[in-house]
Amino acid sequence: MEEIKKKKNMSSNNNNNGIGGSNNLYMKVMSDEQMEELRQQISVYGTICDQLVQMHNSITSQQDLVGLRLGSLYCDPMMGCSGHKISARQRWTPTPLQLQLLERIFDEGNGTPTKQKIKDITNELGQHGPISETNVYNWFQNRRARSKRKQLAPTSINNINNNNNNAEPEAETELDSPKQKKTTPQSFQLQPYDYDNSSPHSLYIHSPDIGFDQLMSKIEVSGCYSSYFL
Amino acid sequence: MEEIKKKKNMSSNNNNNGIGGSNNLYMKVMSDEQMEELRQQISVYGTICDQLVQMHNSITSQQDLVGLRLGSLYCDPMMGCSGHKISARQRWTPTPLQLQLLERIFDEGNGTPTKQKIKDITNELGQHGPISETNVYNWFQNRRARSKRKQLAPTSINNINNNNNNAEPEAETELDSPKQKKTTPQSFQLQPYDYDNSSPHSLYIHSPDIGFDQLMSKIEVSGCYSSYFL
DNA sequence: AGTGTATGAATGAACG
DNA sequence: CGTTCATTCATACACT
Repeated sequence: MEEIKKKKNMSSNNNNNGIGGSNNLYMKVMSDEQMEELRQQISVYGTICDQLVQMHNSITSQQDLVGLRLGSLYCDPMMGCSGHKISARQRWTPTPLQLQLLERIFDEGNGTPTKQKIKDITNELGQHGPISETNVYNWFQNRRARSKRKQLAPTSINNINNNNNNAEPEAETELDSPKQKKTTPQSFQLQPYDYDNSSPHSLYIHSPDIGFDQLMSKIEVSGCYSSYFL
Repeated sequence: MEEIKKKKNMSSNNNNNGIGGSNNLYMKVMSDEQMEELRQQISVYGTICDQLVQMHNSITSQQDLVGLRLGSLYCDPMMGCSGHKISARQRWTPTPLQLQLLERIFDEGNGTPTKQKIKDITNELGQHGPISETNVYNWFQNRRARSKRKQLAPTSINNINNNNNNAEPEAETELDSPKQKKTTPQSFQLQPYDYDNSSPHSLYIHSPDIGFDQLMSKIEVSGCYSSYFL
C-alpha cells in the first residue's frame, strides 16, 4: 500500500521532480519568483511590525496602562462593558505563563515527574494562577504521550496536491493557485501534534515554548494590552 | 524579525535533502513541514500586525474597547504586489467523496479506528484529495463524540434551552481539591481570582528587532473581549 | 454585510 | 502509559 506520490508540480520547467522520492518527504517546489515573493512578504511584515511597535511604544510611554494581566478569561477593567460575566470554565487551563514554565520544565528532561517534583511545580506555578497537582500531573502525562505520538507517526504527513492525476475534480493546487476562493477546499495540512524540537529540519524559526497554532489562538483579540505584562 | 529573514534566506540555498540543482534552474524545494512552518510564520506576522494595529487604534482614539473586534482586517501588504499569497492556515475539509467514504467506514462499525486502519484509510482517501492521518483520526474522534451527543438529547429540544441557561457556574470551588474522583459530575477546576499583577511587567516590546520568540512570548494571551462574548 | 451553524482541531481529564 | 472521551476553540460556510 505504499504509494509514492510523485511530485507532480505544475511548474513546467521543474525537473526536480524526483526529489523526496523514497521517503515520506514530500517536497514543494518553488520558483525563484515565488521565493522572492515570499521573502518580500516576510520582510514587509517585519517592517510593519517594527513600525507599529515603535509607534505604540512612543504612545504608551505616556500613559500607564489600563488592564491588568488576567487569566484567559477574566478581564476586569473593562468587564463592565460587556454587561455580563463570562462563565467560568470547567476545566483547568494553564495560563500562558504557566504553560511556558511547564514547557521549560518538560524540556529539561526530567522525564520522571516525581511526586515531590509535582508538588514543587504546583507550588511554583500556583504563583501565576490556580493550579493543582493533578493538573500538573495530567499535563505531563499528556505532554509526554502526545509528543511521543508525533514521533511515532512521522510517516506520510499527507499527500497534498498530488493525487497523481486522478480524475478527481477535487484537485487542489497548492500555493500555485492564485485564488482559492470557496469552491474547492484548499487545504493545507500540518503535521499532527507536533510543535517543537526534535525535528531536525526546523530550519526556520524555532518557536520556543508554544507552537504557532497556539500562539495564533492566543493572540486573537487583545484589547487589554495584557501582552505587555509578562 | 531579522531572524525570519535570515533563516529564510538560508533555506533557499540549503535544504536538507541535498537535492541540488544540478542545472541552472534555481528551484527552491521545501518539505511540507517546512512549508507549513513558513506559512504559519507568515500567518503569525499577519496576526501580529493586526493586533498591533488594533492596539494602536484603540489607544490613539482613546476610546474604550468595547466591541472592538475586527475580524480580519489585517494588512497583507503582499496582496498587492503579487497575484497570490500564501494564505493563512486553513483547516482541512473533506471532499464530498472523502466524506462519503469516511461515513461508510464509520457505519461499518469499526469502533476502533486502529492506527493501522487509519493509515490505510488515509492512503485510500489520499486518492481523492489531500488528507493526513491526523485528519482521519480527528474525524473519527469527532464523529464518534458528536453522534453520541446527538443521541443523548435528540428529543425534547424545547426543554434543553431552559434548563441550562440560568446556571452560571459562578461556583468558586477553591482549588486544592482535585481529588474528586470524577465519576459523575464534572471536575471543577476553575480559575476564579485574578492574579496579582505584582509580576514584573517590566518589558514593553520596544526592540525594533525583536525576534519571533520574544514577540510570541509577549503577545500571548489576553482573553478580554474574546470574540465569543461580545 | 452580520449572524448562525457545522465541524476540524486542541487539550484536560479519565480509563484499561 | 497509551488510548479514548468530553469540552472547547476557531473557522469554513450558509443564510437572509
